[in-house]
Amino acid sequence: MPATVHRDLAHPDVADLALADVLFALSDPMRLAIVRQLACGPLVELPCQEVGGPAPKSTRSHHLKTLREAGVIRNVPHGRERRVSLRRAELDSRFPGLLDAVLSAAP
Amino acid sequence: MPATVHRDLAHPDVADLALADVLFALSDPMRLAIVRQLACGPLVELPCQEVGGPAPKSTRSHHLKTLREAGVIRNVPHGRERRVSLRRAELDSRFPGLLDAVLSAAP
DNA sequence: GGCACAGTTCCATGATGTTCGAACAGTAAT
DNA sequence: ATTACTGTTCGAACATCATGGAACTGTGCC
Repeated sequence: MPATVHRDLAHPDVADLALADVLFALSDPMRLAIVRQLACGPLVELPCQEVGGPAPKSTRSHHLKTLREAGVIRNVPHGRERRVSLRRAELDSRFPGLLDAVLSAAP
Repeated sequence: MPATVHRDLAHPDVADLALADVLFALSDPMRLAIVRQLACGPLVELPCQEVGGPAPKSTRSHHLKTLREAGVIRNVPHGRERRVSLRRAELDSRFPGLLDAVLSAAP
């Protein structure tokens, strides 16, 4: 598989999300920070560059991949960049209260 | 440090619990199964033998250690064995709704 | 005391995750 | 077309985790 930036990346269906995978995706400080950032208000869409703080882009991309494959975030092409957003409604329907509990936890 | 079975094992204080550590502890199928088992009713206390299904005791002990150090479970000496239980109230006070969300998730 | 039992710790092995530079591929501008 | 920009993928070094057998220790029973 070539390194195509703008291929439609695989996003798991809501019904296929595994709790353990979601919990693992959220169990990393940087990924947790990304999720919190995307949860700051409704419909937050950010380019990959602007999430996760200062880190090499390959590292950031790796964490975004982990979150995406667990079903936590969406990552869609948008012009020359990619926009990342929380799959909040879908996550809430599959694991009610989980995201709220994680987000409302004291840092 | 010798392998003393009945030393008082270290249990982190509630205020020191880290969300990422708790989420990681819960992100493993076997550990999740243990937590679910301990959550079947109030005040469930079980010997280590009886949690986590069929697995070598060293493997079971490893997972119990992970859960204990994250602050998810308690592990106290009791006669010749050890009793394991959920730190439910403490967990609820530190991360409200988290355990409920995890436990109510469809398997 | 001696023995069986429960469970932790040690150790080694393999699997998985993290990090980051380098190469690569769309996109959009000049 | 060439160039700059964004972000993914590859590859490799390193770290961490999972698994399970063996050794060991506290406890209770004989």
